[in-house]
Amino acid sequence: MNRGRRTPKQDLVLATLHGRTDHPTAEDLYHTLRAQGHRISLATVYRALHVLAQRGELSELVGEYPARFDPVTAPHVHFRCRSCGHIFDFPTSLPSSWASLASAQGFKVESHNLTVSGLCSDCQERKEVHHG
Amino acid sequence: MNRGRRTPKQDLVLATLHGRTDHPTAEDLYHTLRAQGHRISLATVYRALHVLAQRGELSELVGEYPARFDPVTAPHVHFRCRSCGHIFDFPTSLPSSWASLASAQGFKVESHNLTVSGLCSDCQERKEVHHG
DNA sequence: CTATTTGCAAACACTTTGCACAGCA
DNA sequence: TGCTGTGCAAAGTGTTTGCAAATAG
Repeated sequence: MNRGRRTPKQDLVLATLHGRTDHPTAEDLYHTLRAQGHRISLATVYRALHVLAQRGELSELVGEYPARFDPVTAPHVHFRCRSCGHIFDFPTSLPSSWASLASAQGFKVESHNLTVSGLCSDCQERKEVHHG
Repeated sequence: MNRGRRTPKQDLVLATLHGRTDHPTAEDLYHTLRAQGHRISLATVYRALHVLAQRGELSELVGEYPARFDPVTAPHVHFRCRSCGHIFDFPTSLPSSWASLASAQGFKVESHNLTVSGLCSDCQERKEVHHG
């Protein structure tokens, strides 16, 4: 699989993701790049995202469809607001009690994904207006 | 939306799911039903699953693609084995500390999804044979 | 009877892939 | 020059939908 070469398009995709906290989809990134005047195809964005994720230079939010991407590779928790749809980072880790609980039942824990959902503070104030 | 009528096909789908701990997909259930000689379409299985989930008579595992369904509606944690692909139930709930941590940051927590992954005990013994 | 559900096939959204060409070492 | 990356369009996967026929109350 493609692991060796660092290509200009991969750099472009990674640079576009960096600094974003909105967990964009492949299409979001594609539109951003096109809007900036870059000539790139959606397929290349997808391919770049996979290679970069495999190299650990970005992370893919598991369990999101469409897939969403995050420049933050350190494990953290996500909070999805059911009203506005935003996904917020939540800089905490899974309590170690989970790992020991799991191993007590014979499971070897390697990773975890925790997504909490509810209402973000803005939407609580807005009295749960639905997003379009 | 369809909420009122309890149809024979809905009963059939629900009955087929009950007692299963393997978190089947819509297609799994469809094949099971067809193998049992029932005349039902995949579309009807999907529609039944949605109606039943909405009524709280089953739960849909969030963040699984393809979607997986669970007769257990009480909140619990899932463990996905990366080797054999099985999803195990893990009868615990999220520590309440999460809820308070979230509210401290202005989030109102309504639900959560925690999927832990790694190796189940069988696959640890099998020295990580890959599944097909 | 009348509203609802069902099956079918087509549409759908997102993602991956085959292939010819372009581009980098 | 030789291999890899890229764009395009087509194929693929899982899910939803439009519509006519079947069925329940």
